[in-house]
Amino acid sequence: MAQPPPASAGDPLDDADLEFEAALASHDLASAASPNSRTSTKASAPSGDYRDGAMYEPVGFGEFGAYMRNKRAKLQVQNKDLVEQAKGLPQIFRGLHIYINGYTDGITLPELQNLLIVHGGVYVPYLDQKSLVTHILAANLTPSKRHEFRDYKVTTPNWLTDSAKAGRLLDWRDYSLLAPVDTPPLPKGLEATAGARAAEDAARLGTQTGQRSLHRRKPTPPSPPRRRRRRAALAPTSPPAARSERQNALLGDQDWLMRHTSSSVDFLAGYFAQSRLHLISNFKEDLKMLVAATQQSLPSRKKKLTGRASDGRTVFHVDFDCFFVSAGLTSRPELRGKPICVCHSRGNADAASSTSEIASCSYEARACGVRNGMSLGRARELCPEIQTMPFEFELYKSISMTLYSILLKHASFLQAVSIDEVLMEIKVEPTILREHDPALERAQQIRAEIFDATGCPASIGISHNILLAKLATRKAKPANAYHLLAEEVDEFIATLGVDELPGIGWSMRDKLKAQLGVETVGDLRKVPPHKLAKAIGPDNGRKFAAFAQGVDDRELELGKARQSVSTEVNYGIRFPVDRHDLVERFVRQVGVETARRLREQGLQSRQLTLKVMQRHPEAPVEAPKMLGHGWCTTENKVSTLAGRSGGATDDGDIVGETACKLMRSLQAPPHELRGIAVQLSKLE
DNA sequence: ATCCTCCCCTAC
DNA sequence: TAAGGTAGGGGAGGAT
Ligand SMILES: Nc1ccn([C@H]2C[C@H](O)[C@@H](COP(=O)(O)OP(=O)(O)OP(=O)(O)O)O2)c(=O)n1
Ligand SMILES: [Mg+2]
Repeated sequence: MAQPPPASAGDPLDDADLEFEAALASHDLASAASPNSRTSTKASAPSGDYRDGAMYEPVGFGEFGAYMRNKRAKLQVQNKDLVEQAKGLPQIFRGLHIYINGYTDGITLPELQNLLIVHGGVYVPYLDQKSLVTHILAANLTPSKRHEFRDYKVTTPNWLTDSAKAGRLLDWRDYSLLAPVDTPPLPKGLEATAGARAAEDAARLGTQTGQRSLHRRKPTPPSPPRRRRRRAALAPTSPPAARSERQNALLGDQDWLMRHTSSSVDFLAGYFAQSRLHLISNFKEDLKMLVAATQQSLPSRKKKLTGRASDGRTVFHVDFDCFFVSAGLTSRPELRGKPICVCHSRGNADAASSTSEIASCSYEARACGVRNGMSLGRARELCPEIQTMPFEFELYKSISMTLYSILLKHASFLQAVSIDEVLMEIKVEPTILREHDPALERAQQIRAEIFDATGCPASIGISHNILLAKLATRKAKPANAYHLLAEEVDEFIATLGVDELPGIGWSMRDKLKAQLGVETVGDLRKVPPHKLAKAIGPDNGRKFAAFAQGVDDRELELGKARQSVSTEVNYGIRFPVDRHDLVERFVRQVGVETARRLREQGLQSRQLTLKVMQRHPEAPVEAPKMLGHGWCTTENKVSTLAGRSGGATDDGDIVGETACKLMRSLQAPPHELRGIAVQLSKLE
C-alpha cells in the first residue's frame, strides 16, 4: 500500500487534522487487497401483533413489563420508611399495579402513593404499552382519556383511600368513572398489558385448539377471553387468519415434531444452514475481519470531532436497495417491477396463514404497506398479488464481497455495517455550489460501478457525520444518492419521528411519548437536558439531544476487539415431556458449536452464560408464530470456565459439559423449553 | 467517580 | 412448515 503523500498545501479544511487528511487522501488511491454460578430470572413480555413487521421483536424481546415491575418493587423495598410503615397493615393492594392520572383536592400525589405502597400495591409512574397496570386512578375523564383508558379498570382516588380506610379491597366499579361500556370486565386484574395482547393474539389465531402431543404435559388451559385491542392503531384491517389445519396437524404429530425440531440430532445444523438472521450476523463478523485485515487503523485525530459541519468530514453511507430481492432479481428479470419478497414459504398452500418471515420486499410491495420482517400471511392481506422468491445465501455473500471490494478501492477507512451496508469516509473537495457537488458526483460514480459489477442498485447518503449520512440514505432511496448539506439539516431533521433516529426503536419511542409527550425530533429538541436524562438515562440523553440537532461526533468503528461469542436458538425448540436426554444432547451441541466459533476467532474464554427461554405460564402452549418461542420467561445462568490447565478454554467438551451442568441445575421441564443459548465471554 | 454484574434494547 | 441470530451500547443497582 502506498505511503501517505504529504498533505497538499492550501488545504481548504484548515480545521481538520493534517495527518488524518493525508492518510485519507492516500487511501483514495489505494486499491483493494484483496463453579460459581449465578442465576436470575425475568418474565418476558409478549409481542404485539407478531405478524406486523413494525412490531417485529428480535430475540430476547421485551422483558420490559416484568423488568419494570421488579425494578419498581425493588425501589420500594429500598425505602425503609415505607417498609416500616407497612408492618402490620393489611396488604390489600398486593399484586395491583396502579397508575395515577389525576387526583382531587384534599389529597396529594405523594400521599396517594404512600397509601398505595404501604398496603402492598405498586405505583406505576407512567403509562405505556409495556408497563403492567391493573388500575388507573383519575379524577376526571376527557373523551380522549376515555378512549385511551377504555380497556383498563379506571376508578377514582377515593377508591384507594376508602379501601385503605376499610382495610379491604373495595369494588373499583363502585367508584368507576367510566359509564358501563361494551367491553366485558377484565378477567383477572393483570391484563390491559402487553401480556393480555399476546394472549389475545393467541386466541384470535386459534392456537388453543387442544391438539395433543407428547410435547404437552397437561391439557391446554382455557383460552383467555377475547378482548378488543387497546390501541386502534395496532388493529389490522381484517382479523388475521387462524393457523391452518395443516399446521395444526403437523404440530400435533409427535413423529413430525421429533424429526423437525430440536428433538432431532440434525436440527442444529439444518437450522443454521437456513437461518437468514444467522447468515447476516455471522457474515457481518467475517466482513469486520476482512476490513480490519485490509486497512490500517484510523490515524488518531489531533482535534476531537465536534460532530458538526465544521469538522470538515465527508461520510458516505452505502446501502443496497431491498438487498435480498435485488440479488434474486438478477436471475429473474421477469419479476422486476412487481410486488415481491424473499421468504422461506413457497407461497403456495396455506399462504394466507403463513407465519414465514419476509426478509426483504420490493418497493412495489412496500407501496402496499408490506415491510421487511413481516409475516407472509400479513403481507398477503396487504398485497394479495405479492410473489415470493427463495433465499440464495451464497449469492448474497458473493454480491456483498463485490460491494466491499469496490468500496475498499475508494476509501480504506471504512466500517462494515452489515452484509449490504457500509460507512466510509472520503476526502473530497468541499461543496460550494449545489450545482457542482464533487461528493455527489463521486457517489453517483460509485453507484454505477456497484451496479455494473453486481446488477443491484445501491443508494448512497452523504453528509458531514454518520447520523446524517444514514438519514441522507433514506432520502436517497431507492436507487439514488443524496448529499444532506449543513444548511438543510435543521429543517429536515425536525420533522422526523424520533424512532427514525438510529438507536431509537419502539421501546424508547414509546417511553419518550409516554413520559415527555415527544414524538418528533423537533419535539425532542425542546426537552430540557435533565428531563431527557431522567427519562432515557444520562448517556442516551446527551446522545439523542445531540442527534436532535443533527450533531454526531462518533468516529467510524473499525478493528475493535470482540467481547463475546455466542450461539442462540430460539426457534424450533420443542422437547417431549421428561426427555432430559434430548435436552442434554442439544445443549451440548450448542456448547460445542460455540466453542468451535471461539476457536475460529483464535480466542479463549473464561466465562459461560447459558440463556434459557421457557414458555410463560400464561402463554398458550403453541406460539403464534409456527415453532416460534412465543411469550417466554428467560433465565440466565453464569459459570466460570476452567480449562484443563486452569484458566481460559476453547475446548468443546468443556464448554458443552459446563452448559449441560447449568441446564441441569435449572431443573426446567423439557416440554416447556422454547429457547437455548450459550455465550462465551471474558475472552483472551 | 468509576467499576462490575445483570439485564434490556437496537440494528441488520 | 419453517428456519425469531447475535454483538455491542447502555441503564440500574450495588461495591469500591
Ligand atoms: N427484518 C429483517 C431486515 C433485514 N433483513 C435482511 C434482508 C435485507 O435485504 C438485508 C438488508 O437489510 P436492509 O435493512 O438494508 O433492508 P433492504 O436492503 O431489504 O431494504 P432497503 O435497504 O432498501 O430499505 O437484511 C432480514 O433478513 N430481516
Ligand atoms: Mg439495504
